[in-house]
Formats: sequence, structure tokens, C-alpha cells
Amino acid sequence: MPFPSKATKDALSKETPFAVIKAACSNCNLRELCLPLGLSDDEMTRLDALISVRKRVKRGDSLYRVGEPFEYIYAIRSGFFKTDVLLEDGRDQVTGFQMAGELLGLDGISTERHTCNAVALEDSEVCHIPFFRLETLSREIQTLQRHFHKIMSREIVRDHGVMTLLGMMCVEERIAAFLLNLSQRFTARGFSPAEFNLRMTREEIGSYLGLKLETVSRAFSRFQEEGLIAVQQRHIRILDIPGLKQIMARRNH
Amino acid sequence: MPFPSKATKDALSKETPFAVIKAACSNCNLRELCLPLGLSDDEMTRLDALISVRKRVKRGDSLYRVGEPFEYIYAIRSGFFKTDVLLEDGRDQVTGFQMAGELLGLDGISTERHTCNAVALEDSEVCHIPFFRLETLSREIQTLQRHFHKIMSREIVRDHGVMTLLGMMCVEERIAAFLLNLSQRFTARGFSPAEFNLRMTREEIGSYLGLKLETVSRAFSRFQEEGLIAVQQRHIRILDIPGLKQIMARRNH
DNA sequence: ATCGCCATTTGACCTGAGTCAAACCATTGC
DNA sequence: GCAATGGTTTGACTCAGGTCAAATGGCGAT
Repeated sequence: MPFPSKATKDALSKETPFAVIKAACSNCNLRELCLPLGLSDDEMTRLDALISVRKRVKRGDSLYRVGEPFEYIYAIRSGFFKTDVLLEDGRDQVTGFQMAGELLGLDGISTERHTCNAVALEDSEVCHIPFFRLETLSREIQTLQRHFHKIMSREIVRDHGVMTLLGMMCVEERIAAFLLNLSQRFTARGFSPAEFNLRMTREEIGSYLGLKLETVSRAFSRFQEEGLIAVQQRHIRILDIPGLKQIMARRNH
Repeated sequence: MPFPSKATKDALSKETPFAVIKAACSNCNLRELCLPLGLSDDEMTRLDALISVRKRVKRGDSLYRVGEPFEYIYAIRSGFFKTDVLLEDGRDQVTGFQMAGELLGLDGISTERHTCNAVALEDSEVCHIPFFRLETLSREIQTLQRHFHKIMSREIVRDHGVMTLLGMMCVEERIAAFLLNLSQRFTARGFSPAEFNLRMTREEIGSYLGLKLETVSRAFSRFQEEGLIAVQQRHIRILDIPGLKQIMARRNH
């Protein structure tokens, strides 16, 4: 990257409103990862027409909260989110981390109310896609319909993966799986597979992986001692990807 | 129920092929739980036209297996299924239990291959719904499209619930949640909320809940001692529904 | 009716992850 | 520059749930 991400972010935040509004799927560099995948130019223009709003969400702010009426699904243009559900007693379970090109809000379709909270873990930009108009359009454009169904199904498959992780993996396997997953997703976005900044706290990682923050911290330290990774606070360098993969293979139980 | 379930099952299995083929959504008593919800008579007839096949799956047989090409989604007409994913080392995680009126196979849409196994836990009957024709039809019938999207979204929300369970509930909470969930689903199907037969082994329950079979067995015994339930092998009588709910509320951690 | 096979239950013991507590470190506001 | 804040690391100890093993009980096949 020519600029550190801080600088890029500042530049973006100085864009004129005009520029922000004009931006849409057709000239978005995420279109191969996001909803418009596979659409013709003409079809993409029609999808563009739906997405009138693109909004900034500041780090720590929520995009939507449990119980709010469902109206949009959201495509992350830039930034990083977590979704979580709260139990009555106040503690919460992180159900996912989402990055650029991924969709948020699919959980709301079922009851037309959001069933989780989506919180920005860094300053982010999201495209608002009016869901009911998206349904209309996907009745007209088969490619769009198909791809939307695939995205929903992919979310179900991802969730099954998390269940497997929570149901039968030990600490080290969970952490290895987590790091490899992030690495793979950063790679798909043109970033380094081996070096990145975590946007979330140890506690959030722990919540996602069904562990306590101390356990996450200890696992990172142990991986560091073993030369698998180099951790410095939120900065991670993966030194031995095959080594991490092997941790998940050698199941000793 | 006028007859014990054994007798009903035998009667069904003696139906003529003719009767089996004619049966379809329009005269299915599950239509209010299943895909056709909300369709007009005319629309339902068009959905019927897709569903040419209804098949029996014997207890222990699989409806589909990981890696098989995806072509249909399946509506359970009668019976009981589990879905599971296998890890390389042979152990498996049960990702769900499905009963009459629920859909199977949504996981396959994303890659057009099945990503889990669906196994009948008792002799069952399923309607085969050719997915690509369903997509076509749902481009024409808005109600069908909407309802299908809701079903997929509901599955995502359900999965989040399981993550919460696996990520932060203790043994007793998991078992209570499991029993209450079954109770509620049986109720929705017109059966007793308080008395039913488990179709799955302790091991399968354990796999679903992230526990070992011995732990499941002990929890059942403890609940029995406390007068919350009466267990006799696979037969469960829930004696104190509020008591079970309270277990999930009084979070002591 | 009986045999053999599983599923289930129960007990005794063990261990991996949680808990509690203290120290450390980086960042931000004054 | 310093203090306050909040995230992170590390250590010592505990315990919920896992492991291993043995006894029991149902049920299908013959």
C-alpha cells in the first residue's frame, strides 16, 4: 500500500458529499467480492439505482441494534464490524466479524426486526441496500437472485463452521482457525496473508471463540514462543502458516 | 392422538404409490409451517407442480452427503433428521435436528455441493423441491420469494442461537434450552409440549450441544432428581417448564 | 423365549480452561 | 510531561466437564 491506512482513511473522510453519492457498485473495487458479482454492466446500473445512501459509521457506533425494524441490508465499503447478541444478564456473544465486501443485516429478514447488534470496530463506510427493493430487482435479474441466495447460504455454512469450532475444538485449534480465517479473508482483499492488525480486543476474540480473554492472550503467547506467530498488541505477523494448519490437523483427542 | 405413532407410521407405509404421488402442498397439513405459507390456492398449485417426487428415507439412511452435487432442497413431510459435518479425523459435529415442516439442504446453495450430511433418525418422508425451478417460480410469485428468504434468514438466526449456547452456556443451561426448544417445536406441530420421545442418542445430543454423552446423561439424571423432568430412556416428560426457563434466567456467572 | 449388541447410567478420578489478582503497557487528555 | 484509562500479559489456584471403566437395561434378530 502506498499510504498507511490512517492516511487513506483521512483522505476518504475529506471526500466531498458529491463524490460519496456518485460512488456505487459499478466503480467499486469490491464488486467481485460483494453483491454485484456476475452482473452485466446494465444490470449493475440497475442495482446502483437502489443504493442511494452510503454512510459513515464511526468506530464504536452501531449500524443497527437488536429490535430495530429491518429495512436495509448493508454492504461494507470499508472498515470492520462485529455482530453480537446480548443475553438478559448483560453478557454478550460475538457472532461474527465482517470486513469490506461482506453483507450485514441478513438476520433481520426473518422477523423484519434485527436480531443482533452490528458495531463498527473502526471507522467504516457502508452502502444501504433497501431490502424490499432488492427483492423486487432480484425477481427481474436472475443472476442477482442466484448470487443473493448463495450469499445467504454461505452465511449458513460459515455458521456451521463456527459451531464445529465451538463444539469440538480446543483452545489452540480455535485460535489457529481464527487466524487462518482472517489471513485468508485479507488475502482475498489484496492484503498480506501474513501480517495484519486485529481490529478487535482479546475479549471480543474470546467471545467469538467461546473463550475468556486471558485464555486468548495465553494462546497468542504460546504460539509466539513456538515461533508460529509474532504478536505485538493488535499487530499480528503469521510466521508459519503450515504450522497453524497442522495444529488443526493433528487432533489428539 | 387416536393411535400410537407406531400404528400411524405403519398405516402410512402401506399407502399406495398413487396416493403418495398425488399428495402435495395443497393438501398437506404442514403447509402452514412449511414453504407454501401464505400462498393463494392458485400459487400453491404452481408450487405443487414442482414437487413431483416424495421419497421415503429409512431410519439411519442419509438423504444427502457432504460433497454430493446440490440439486434439491427437501421439505420434511414426516419423520426426523439430523445434519452433521465430519472433521478429517472422523469425529463429527451435529449442526441441527430437523422435524416435519422444516427444510433441509439450504447449505448446498452456496457452492452447489452439499456441505453436511442429512441422516434420518426415524423412517421419514421428504418432498424433493428442485431448487433451480424454485428460484424461477419465486421470481414470479412474490409471496413465495419473501417466504423463502425468511426461511433462510431464520436458519441464520437459529444458528446464532446455537453459537450463543455453545459459547457461553453451562451444561444445565444447554440441556434446558434444548428441551424447551424441542417442546416448543412439538407444540407448533400439535403435539404435547410436555411429553415426547427423543429421536436421537445421548451422543448425538451431546455432539449438538458441545458435550460428552456422559455429561448429557448426568444432566438428565440431575433434572430428574430435582423434579424438573421424568426421563426413561428416550421418553421425556417435562414436569416443570417454568423451572427449566428459570435455569436459563438465573445466570450465576 | 433367548442371546448379543448397543445405548445408557453411574462412579472415581483428571485436566484444560476459567477465575482472581497483580503488574504492565500504550494511548489519550490535561 | 504526567496521570488516568483501558487493554493486555502473566501467575497461582479452582472446578466444571471430560475421561476411563464398569454395571445395567432395552430391543431386535433368530
